[in-house]
Amino acid sequence: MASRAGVSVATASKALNDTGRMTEDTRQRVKAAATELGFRPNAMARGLIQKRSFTIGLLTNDTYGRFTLPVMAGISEALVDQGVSVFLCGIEDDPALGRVHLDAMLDKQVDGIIASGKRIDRRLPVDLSNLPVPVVYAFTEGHEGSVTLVSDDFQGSAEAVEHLIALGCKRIVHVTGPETFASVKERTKAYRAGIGGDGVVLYGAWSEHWGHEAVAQLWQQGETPDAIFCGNDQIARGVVDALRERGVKVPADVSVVGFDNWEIVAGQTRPPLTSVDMNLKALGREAGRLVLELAEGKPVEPGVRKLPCQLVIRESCGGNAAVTESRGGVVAAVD
Amino acid sequence: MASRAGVSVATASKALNDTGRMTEDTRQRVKAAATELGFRPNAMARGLIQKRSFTIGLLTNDTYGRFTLPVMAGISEALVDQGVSVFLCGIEDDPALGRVHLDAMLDKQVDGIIASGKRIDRRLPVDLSNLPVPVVYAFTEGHEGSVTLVSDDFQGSAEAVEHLIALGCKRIVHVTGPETFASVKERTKAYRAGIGGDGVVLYGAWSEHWGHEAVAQLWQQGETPDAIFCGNDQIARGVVDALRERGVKVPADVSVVGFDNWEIVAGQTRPPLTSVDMNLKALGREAGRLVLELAEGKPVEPGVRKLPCQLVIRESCGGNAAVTESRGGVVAAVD
DNA sequence: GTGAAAGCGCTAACAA
DNA sequence: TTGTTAGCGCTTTCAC
Repeated sequence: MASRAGVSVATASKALNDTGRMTEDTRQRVKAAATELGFRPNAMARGLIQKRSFTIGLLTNDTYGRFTLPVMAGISEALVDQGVSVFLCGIEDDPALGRVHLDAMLDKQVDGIIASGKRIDRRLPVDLSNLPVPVVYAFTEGHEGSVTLVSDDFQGSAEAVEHLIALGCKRIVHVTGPETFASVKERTKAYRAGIGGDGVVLYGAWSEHWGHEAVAQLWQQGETPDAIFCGNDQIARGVVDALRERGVKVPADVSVVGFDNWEIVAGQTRPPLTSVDMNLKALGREAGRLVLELAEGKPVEPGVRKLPCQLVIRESCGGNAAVTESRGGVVAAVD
Repeated sequence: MASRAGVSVATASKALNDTGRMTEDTRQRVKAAATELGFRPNAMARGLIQKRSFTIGLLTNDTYGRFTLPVMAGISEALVDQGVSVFLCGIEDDPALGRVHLDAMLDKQVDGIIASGKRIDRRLPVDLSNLPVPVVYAFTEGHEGSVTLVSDDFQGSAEAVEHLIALGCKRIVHVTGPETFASVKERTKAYRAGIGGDGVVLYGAWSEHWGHEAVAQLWQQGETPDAIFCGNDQIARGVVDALRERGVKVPADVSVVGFDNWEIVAGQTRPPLTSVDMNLKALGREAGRLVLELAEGKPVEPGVRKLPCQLVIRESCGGNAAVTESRGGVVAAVD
């Protein structure tokens, strides 16, 4: 391609990369020739010299993609302008598969790796410490001294509870997932801090079924609450459905808040669920940004960073409908 | 690393790649030295010569990932043993973004591209004809003369209807999505062929809400069916919920079949939904296999290939529970 | 301001 | 059987 503009390859390279010095005229001539010929530099050749592949790997065991996909979208969004592409590697919980994918990425000289998972207190089944490239953990537990990004479960839950209290709810209960999850502990802590007491906490599975069951238990004991803060949207959906079947009105009689803001669940519940969004896309963007900084040798403070959650208001809590709509709209636009 | 084994780099290369000829002893010595040093060849350098990057790109506008993720899992599964990694590029419906991602992948010398989407009768917002690398379309419309993989909507729907008929259902209606979708037309055709008549077909949105609404319409008109074949699982879930609220038993009074076998919906419905699985993972495997064959210069017959769907039996149609369980189990194990 | 030459880490053809 | 040489497509000194 160089000859087309009547210059050497060296000059062409400099012209296209806006480096070196030459007359502006030459530079433009080369660029013109390049576009005309549809010339695009070979990233492998370039990478071989620069020791940069403009490639990063996303390793995840969240095959179902509920958490990883938004994270991936954020990463991609943050990196695509820099010309960085992302390898997605689903490794289930298989150490051997993890090794294979990791090796494949390392061979390809990825500039960095982002590890992601489905819960923040479990590690991927593959050791990512002491790799020749930087690693950032997003929504999964990292190794000693690593850079880790998680959502702020406490803050998100606190907002949910505050919202219910502001709406005038007096007897708020918390129906959540298995007690072994760190996020469950954190959300429960925020719930208790919010209501200023022990409250009522029901632990169970992360399922609609458990939401139903929990409502049955509550109503059987006669301890009917006026608000139920749920550990995730599936539980919340089960709760809302169970309440409707009992003739209890949501939100008139009981307000319900979910967690995750999983559109397919929160949006399809009747009424649509007010829910805590973990802003995973933003978390992904941050992960992308950080891994790139590390790849470029910039210093990044290690440690766990908690990124804020955001309460997305729909119709399951009542309150001012106008505010409801506009806030929901804004939130949607933000992300 | 070569010197460690006391041989030239050329010999080392041949030893590790099992090419060239040398004493078995030398080969083993080199391999031993390689493992000992943890040596791994630089894929960029290798790719530069071989003009193969062992990398392929997956371009999709299915941000939500409902269709793309299983396809991606299949692709990855088919290619990881060959050392091929996959770039995932979500391009929404933005042509500019599509272009950016495409160029980035082309620069990186991907060996091929798989295009995927959320419906089979729409194209991605980016032109993939006349690329310097092979393209395979999976679950999205391809260009003239391309290799395209879709699921066999007709066959899948036919199986669903046959199943209902075998169960003794006489008045089967079809509640489905917007008439403009090719898959809706195809599924409707199979429904009509199956019942041997025009039947009752209700078109609407792909939502739970429409499922509810459709049941209201049917029961209002007094044309109560004994089976409802739904265009997707969300509609089916709406249908099942609406029936329960009317006191109509599923499957005792009415059998319901969904489509997509989207675990999160089909599995959580009460009772769990019998549904048509499009085998997207298998479709992804096939796409991966084909794009690799094309990349290696092997001939692949162009045209649209329809891959079979599979009926996954749960509890929404009644029938033999034992068979139900075992078939459901087998199906789950297969994929 | 521009170009010639070296070299990134590997593989392939050819000598030895 | 092994090693030497050339070169993949680019960037980067360093002469000119």
